[in-house]
Amino acid sequence: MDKPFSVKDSVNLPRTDFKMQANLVQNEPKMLQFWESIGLYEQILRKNEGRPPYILHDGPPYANGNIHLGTALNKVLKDFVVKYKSMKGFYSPYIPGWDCHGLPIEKRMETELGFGSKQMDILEFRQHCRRYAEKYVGIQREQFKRLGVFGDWANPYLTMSHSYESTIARVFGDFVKMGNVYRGAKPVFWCISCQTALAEAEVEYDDHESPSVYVKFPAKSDFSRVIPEVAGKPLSVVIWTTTPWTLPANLAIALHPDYDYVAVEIGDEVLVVAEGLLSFFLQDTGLAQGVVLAQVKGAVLEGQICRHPFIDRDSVLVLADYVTLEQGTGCVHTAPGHGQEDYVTGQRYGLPVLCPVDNEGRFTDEVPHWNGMEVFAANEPIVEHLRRNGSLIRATAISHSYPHCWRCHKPIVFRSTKQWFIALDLNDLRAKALEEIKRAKWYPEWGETRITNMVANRPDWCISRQRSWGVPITVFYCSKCDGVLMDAEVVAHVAGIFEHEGADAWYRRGSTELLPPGTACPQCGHTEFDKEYDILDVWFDSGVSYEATSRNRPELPWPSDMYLEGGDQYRGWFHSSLLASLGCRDTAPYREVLTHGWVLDKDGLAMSKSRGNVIEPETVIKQSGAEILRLWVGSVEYREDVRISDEILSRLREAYRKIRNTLRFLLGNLAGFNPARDALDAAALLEIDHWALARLHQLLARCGQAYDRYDFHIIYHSVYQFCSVDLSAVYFDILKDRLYTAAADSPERRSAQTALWTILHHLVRLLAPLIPFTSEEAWQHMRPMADLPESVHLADFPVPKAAWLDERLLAKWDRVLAIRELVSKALETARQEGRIGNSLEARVSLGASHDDTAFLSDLAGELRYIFIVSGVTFTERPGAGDGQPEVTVDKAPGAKCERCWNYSERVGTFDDFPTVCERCIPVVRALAGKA
RNA sequence: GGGCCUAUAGCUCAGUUGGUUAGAGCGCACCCCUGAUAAGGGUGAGGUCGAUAGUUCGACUCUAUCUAGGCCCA
Repeated sequence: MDKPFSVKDSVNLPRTDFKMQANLVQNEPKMLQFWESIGLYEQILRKNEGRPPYILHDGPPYANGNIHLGTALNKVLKDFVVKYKSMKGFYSPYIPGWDCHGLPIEKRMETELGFGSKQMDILEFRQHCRRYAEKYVGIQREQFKRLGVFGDWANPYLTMSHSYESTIARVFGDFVKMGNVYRGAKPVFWCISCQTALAEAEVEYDDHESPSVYVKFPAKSDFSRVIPEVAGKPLSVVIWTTTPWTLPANLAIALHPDYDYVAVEIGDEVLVVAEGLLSFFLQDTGLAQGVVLAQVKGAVLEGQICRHPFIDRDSVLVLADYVTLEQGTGCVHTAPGHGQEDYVTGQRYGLPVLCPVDNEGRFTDEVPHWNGMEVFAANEPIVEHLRRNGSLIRATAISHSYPHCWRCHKPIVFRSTKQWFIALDLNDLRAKALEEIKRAKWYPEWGETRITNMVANRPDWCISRQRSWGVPITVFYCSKCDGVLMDAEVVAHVAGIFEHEGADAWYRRGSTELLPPGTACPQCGHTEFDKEYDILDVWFDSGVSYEATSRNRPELPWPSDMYLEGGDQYRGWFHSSLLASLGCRDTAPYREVLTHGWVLDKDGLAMSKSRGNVIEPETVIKQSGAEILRLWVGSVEYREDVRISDEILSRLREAYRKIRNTLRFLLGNLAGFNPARDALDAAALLEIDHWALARLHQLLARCGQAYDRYDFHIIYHSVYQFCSVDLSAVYFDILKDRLYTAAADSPERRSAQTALWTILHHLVRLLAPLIPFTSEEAWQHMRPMADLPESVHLADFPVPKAAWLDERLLAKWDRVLAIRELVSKALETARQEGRIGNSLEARVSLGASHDDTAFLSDLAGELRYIFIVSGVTFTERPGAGDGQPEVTVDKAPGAKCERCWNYSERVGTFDDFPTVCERCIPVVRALAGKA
């Protein structure tokens, strides 16, 4: 026997297995397994095979350490783009990559293996580096996959793969062929104890005691031509230095063009120092007060010549804006072979890069008195020499921050070394780069300005590093005449060997086994060669990434469509990729470049260990799930710097719940609905259902455009608002009465369900690129209802249907909803006064203007459902303004229907179901009859 | 110090070519509901648009300076 019929149970309440609790942390990994099991990434590619490609080329993160929020932001943004383009029908393979060579791994290995590794066989050392990089590629790969990022994770590109290393060498060969590679001098940090060049990252700053000396450089040219007041008087320019050992390499004195310099007469001589430092100078040297004869701008003195204090050589006065008035004399001793700034200034003035110091830090024969002496030991005799020849004004000692070697902790020197460069102003390389920058599209637009300024002003590209873990610069030196063998065909030959054996071949093979047979020195004809041991800058490695990735994959056309990285890459990858591609392809590797900002803490400060404000992606994933992290990426204006904090994450969890509950309500009220069988034509829909679709139309139009502009946060905000306001607060609230109490298969209910299904079907696909896990979860719940693809990510991106949009309807409902708001206010007042609780306890009467009355009577029977009250009456009141009807609330007459909770005077008048209203009675009777 | 960028309610964002009392959602406070229920609804209070000076009849919107912050250089 069936259960007796129950009026209470005769309502159609929502039913769904789609849980209110997402349990993202537990369920996301299961979803990833599902995707893996159906080969989703491959299916997506297969679906779009043969259609127009859209290639987002991945910039390679460095294979070291765990991913941080910046990397997560970056990968998720890329995933938004790729998923969107894929749903739009583009063929969009995503090949992730890693940057594997370079100093950080090398440093790490040296620390792990002990500094004795310097003596280790280089091949063995490189093997250790490779293993380390492999390990972190594995770790990061899993972390990226965990974020729900789709891609060819099984076949990423690695800058250390044989084929990639071969491409690096090949592109180097292209530059050789172009004729832009040259060998020049450049100062680098150098540890004289370890006898090695040091990178910036290997330098530590510690306090160190140095001499502090003021030295006179006597005038050689006639200063009175620009300072008439000093005519006929002996004049010297005074410099200050803490490294007297660099004086033998002095070639210039730098002044600031805008500062004032004074010629001050002290005793029988005239000294030139900066005006702003004069009193400090006199005090620090103990000189007597002098008479200021004249004052001129530094710029006026440019080109004047002094004599070196103890070498028969000129020292020219040059201008540089890094000169400060913090210390010294404002006249800066300049030795282009011993300082970065000095070097740059020297380049500008065409000075040679003089560096009379060898690998061990000893003066060469170029230095007369002290050749063979270690430079730090030479400080004292040099000062003594200056004192004796009268050039010294004063010598004291100073304790200051000075660079030290991270390995041996001894003070280091700045020393010029031979380095390899790519010339930018040869063969129009720079001009072409600037042209290509103009051809590409930069988002945001200021990116173009930023990279243009950099490319226009940068010096030649120094591509050599004195390192082991990388791709060697494949040039040779004649072992007889020491001439350089740099030949494009030779490089190509070596690159061919790398293709099979990797760059290790450079170290494994002797030069004869690397060179094409019969290679002879172009200078002397000798046939034995030594190899270059410098490696290429890792920016060169990553710069050729698209060439290396697309070379063996015919499905990847040149150039790619998009590069998407953080703003730091204007200097980095956007830049090196542009230059490298001009070497091998003559065009930029990208059509569009999109940049994102930096991830900052809640106060807008950069995250750092020392500040203790670092949030790890792993923490967020463990606490809230990757979906929340993705939603964060989707919610912020990422082209500017973005903030993250516990508060922000907690807001996002709330927003997520709202969106999730919206999907759940949709699914719940579609239980048993079969769109193919039950859906109504758009024309047959009730007006408010049509309104909901019109709003959906607006949402889709807005969001489609936002996706095209990569304005993801617009989508998040629009969808969230749509869920909260249009659906939850308005449409669903009004709809509940109809969904729950109308007969299950009545046209009114089917009309609502048709709208709900349409909203669900479109909303889920709209959200799929942003929140792929939840969209998929909802999609799987929809699949039993209709014939749908196996995954939401195999579905087409939703486009609005023209038939839904009805501007007049939208305008009309704007007006209805405005009046609804007035009713809500009035109901709230009644509630505050204790006259009603639930709005269904109320009856509302509207005193409206003539226009409004006409407008409202059109909706007559619907109004009580729209306002969610038990009755609405309206009367024309000449006093009321348009759009401002007077709302009166009183208690609804009659009794509450047990079934639909509306109040009706007819409740109790039906003998068979005395607790039910006139609206429910036919439904109940039908159901009871069936039962 | 240089190049580029940012600064609108507690949070995340809108604010079109300068034009009436600066918007949204969320959060918050108070209330209602208990048939979306670790849900749902209503009402309400929140901003001298980083600061200062200027251009203008009028500036969140233009200019300059400053402050705070970010990336990249030096």
